Amino acid sequence: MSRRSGILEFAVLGLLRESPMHGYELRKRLNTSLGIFRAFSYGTLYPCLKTLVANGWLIEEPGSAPEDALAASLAGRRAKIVYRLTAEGKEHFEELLSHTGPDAWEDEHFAARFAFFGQTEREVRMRVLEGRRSRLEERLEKMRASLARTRERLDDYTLELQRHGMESVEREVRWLNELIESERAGRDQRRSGPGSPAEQEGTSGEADGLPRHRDAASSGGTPPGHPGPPDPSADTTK
Amino acid sequence: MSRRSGILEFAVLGLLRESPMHGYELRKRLNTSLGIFRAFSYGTLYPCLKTLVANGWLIEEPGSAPEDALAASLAGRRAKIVYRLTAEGKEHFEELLSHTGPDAWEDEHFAARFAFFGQTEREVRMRVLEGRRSRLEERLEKMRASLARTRERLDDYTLELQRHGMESVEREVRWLNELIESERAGRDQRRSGPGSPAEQEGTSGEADGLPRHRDAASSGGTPPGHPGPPDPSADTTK
DNA sequence: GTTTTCATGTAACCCGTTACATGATTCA
DNA sequence: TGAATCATGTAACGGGTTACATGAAAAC
Repeated sequence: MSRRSGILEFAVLGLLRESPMHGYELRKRLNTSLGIFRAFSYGTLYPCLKTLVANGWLIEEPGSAPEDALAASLAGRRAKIVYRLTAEGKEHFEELLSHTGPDAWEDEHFAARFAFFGQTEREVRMRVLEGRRSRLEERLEKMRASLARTRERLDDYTLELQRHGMESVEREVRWLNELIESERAGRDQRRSGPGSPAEQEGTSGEADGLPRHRDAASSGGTPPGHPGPPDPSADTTK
Repeated sequence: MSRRSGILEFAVLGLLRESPMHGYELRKRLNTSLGIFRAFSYGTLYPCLKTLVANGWLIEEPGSAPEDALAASLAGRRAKIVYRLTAEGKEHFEELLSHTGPDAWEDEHFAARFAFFGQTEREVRMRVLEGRRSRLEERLEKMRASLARTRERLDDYTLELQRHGMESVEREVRWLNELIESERAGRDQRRSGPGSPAEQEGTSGEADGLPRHRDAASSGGTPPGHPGPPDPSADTTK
């Protein structure tokens, strides 16, 4: 349950909502723009697209055959297939966007949800952020308890590992706190009455109330060469 | 490749090196002491134990039948099975401990390796830490590049997600730096000549040179109740 | 005395990757 | 013209979880 493939469907719909694309590019975007998800393989992506089409959420369109559009229409030429979101697809995606069930704040789900916050209503954003936070606090509580129980029996390295793990979670909680605060501030600023219209900011919209951080590309370039051994396993695609 | 189950085998051998245990307890330790790995199910653990036995690395011993040891020996009574590391098993584990191949610094592998640093030679520890660090720096480089390429096209939330992701990695790099520094300092302190004997500190040993952090259980107890919705999916076991 | 927790196991299933097959387009 | 990249697909395989079956010990 809580199928990982659900995340894929969601992300695909979300990306296609912005603009039609073919599978190959879709996959790239899945890794870069939404850098979070570790790459899905084509063996997963294409079948997924198929089912989305079968559900009527996407339609396949003949891709731009840039060189000779004529030849393309002749023999069973395999051309680019561009996927476009249908009206039902859009509707479905919007529904997914509004869900706030418990899985919305599981690690990978959460990242996917967050990536599309720009198209999510503020109220939903709040619920997801708060859900995630309480999920993490729960986890922290467990870690603390378990640590308290076993502390003396653990050697220094295990302890250090534990410590670092907890600190990571604490850090994410603080991050969420900032985000939640900003969301709240954003709402307060606008004094939105009960009937205020849902936001309508396109892709380029200024999502309100994000905490202003020092520039996204923080610390400077790589300080040249640690002696660390090179890692040949760089390429994901090949 | 880089099978996740390899991690299991490694961790099992490592835990059993400290003391014999039965499967059930083993699994608990896998989640708590080495809190890192997300739980393996019994469906994975028991078969794994079987193969380890088949390899001659473990032997099954009749568990302590505390109440009536007599009855146990009678009818095919299914008793606790305690697994104990054999000499070959120990040897094998020690060999695994000394490996420093590229997979030693993949996320989950690394955590497992680190968890047993107390039994790892300092030189190997260094190589693993440095390998991990360069792996992460590589990753950072990619993230920076991809971010630079797509920056303007991304909305604020996606950007924020990216930023937070990068910061997490940067944070781990800093952590590794501290650890490496400590390891180095530890070695320097001891002025170990070329022929210095391998360390021989038991489970309780003071692993040298860990950076001293404010107490492991950082920040205070849970500030009572955020309004966040409760999450019924707490229990892993059931 | 019945519910929980401890304890061991297996088989079916789900899901994603790997590896392969195929072909178009671009670049050297 | 041949290599690299773009592009779409599928079948087999691997590996881990879920769900189930079974039963002892402890707690209530």
